[in-house]
Amino acid sequence: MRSHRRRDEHAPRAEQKQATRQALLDAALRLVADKSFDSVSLREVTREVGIVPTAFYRHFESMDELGLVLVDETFRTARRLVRAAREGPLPAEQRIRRSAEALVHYVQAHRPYFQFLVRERFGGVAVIRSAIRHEIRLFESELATDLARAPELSAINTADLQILAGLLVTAMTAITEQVLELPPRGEGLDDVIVLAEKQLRLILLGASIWQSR
Amino acid sequence: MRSHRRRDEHAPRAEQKQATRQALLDAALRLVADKSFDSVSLREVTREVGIVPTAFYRHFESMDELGLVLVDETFRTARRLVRAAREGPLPAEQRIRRSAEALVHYVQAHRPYFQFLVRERFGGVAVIRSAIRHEIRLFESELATDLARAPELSAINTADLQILAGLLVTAMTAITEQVLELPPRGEGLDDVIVLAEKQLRLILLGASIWQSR
DNA sequence: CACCTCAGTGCACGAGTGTGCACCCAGTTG
DNA sequence: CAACTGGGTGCACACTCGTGCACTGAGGTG
Repeated sequence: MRSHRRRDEHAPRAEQKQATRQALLDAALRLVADKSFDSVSLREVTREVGIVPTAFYRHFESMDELGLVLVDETFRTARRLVRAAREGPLPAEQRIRRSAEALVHYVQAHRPYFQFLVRERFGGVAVIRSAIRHEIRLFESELATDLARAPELSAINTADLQILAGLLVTAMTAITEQVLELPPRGEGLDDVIVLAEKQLRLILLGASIWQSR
Repeated sequence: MRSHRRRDEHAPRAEQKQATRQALLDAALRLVADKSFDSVSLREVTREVGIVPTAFYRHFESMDELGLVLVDETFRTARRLVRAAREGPLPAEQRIRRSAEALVHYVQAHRPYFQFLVRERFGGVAVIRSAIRHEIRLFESELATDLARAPELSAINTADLQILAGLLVTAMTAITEQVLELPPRGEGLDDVIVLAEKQLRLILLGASIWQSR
């Protein structure tokens, strides 16, 4: 029974602390794969990492705080997807297809994060719920200003663009949920992509002939 | 400290049992209002009802079983809404508006049930999740066959109708979630109705000019 | 009226929980 | 090299939890 067990002996102190902290976050993410966050105990998390329960407090004040950091990490991850999608050139016709593909593959590649997001979005911990809601609202607004630049949508006023953005995000969320329902090594991925493309196309088709007021 | 305490003394036995059973369901529904189902304990539920923990087993084999009954009750409730919406005459133009109103008001009037549904749809208990998923899929199919009867949508093949139904249900779910985000005595209800109407209208607008294949 | 049924009781158990406290010792710092 | 810092330890506490068991007493039944 050694004390001060660590993954990497002889590592600088700050670095080692960061490693343990990240290990706690990873462990929590792993545990919420098959139960909800508020039924994961502090002790479970530390057990998974291999440290004693009280050592948890050297890194987080409570499980809630850890949860909020998890939300943050998740959206940092998600933002990378969006930025990539935004920067790509816009061949108009191919664009919807590419977006659907990107979304589905990205979610599949980062399952645990999106799993957490989808589950805790309406989960039992209020602070986490509202943190996620806030980030999603932010995302919708960004999308709305993006859409404002599209000439095909010039007949839509700002308020309606916000609604359109909301609907698109809703659809993307639903697609995300469908990816997560697939078995982890997903064969049905291509079907979901086709479905995603059609849903997005349908919405944008409606938007293209929508007249505000 | 009396034993055999009961809400209604001198009641027929079977009736009394049913009352306790319902009280357990109601208590559970009340408790999931601010935590997730799998972190509600059997003891909490019985404490809320005012019976001893072990008496729980006279009514349900486990919390999971109670959860499944709750899913059932919830969808029995939801089905009443759908049936009402379906039976109403179809003045085409007013129809979307009326549906949006009906949905929003109905959700508001049965908050606890829909709260439970939304939260546990992706919650930590697998059997409940899949029970809910199953019911929703059923609902989508019913909606799809309904849509098949609409002349405006005759250019859409069966597979695409299923997708359209899925998208509509997704939108309705999102609207449900928004109603639940409102304060219980909701003032913002009317705004959500307007939003719901626009979203549904947008989708159906796209559908009306969609050409399968 | 005697007997049976069974919803609800009361107790006890082992297991799991969050957190306070004193301690230890490797890594850093003057 | 001596002193300090702070991540991790080990123990202890007071809970809560699910469930097994023997029980009680009111409601139903022959």
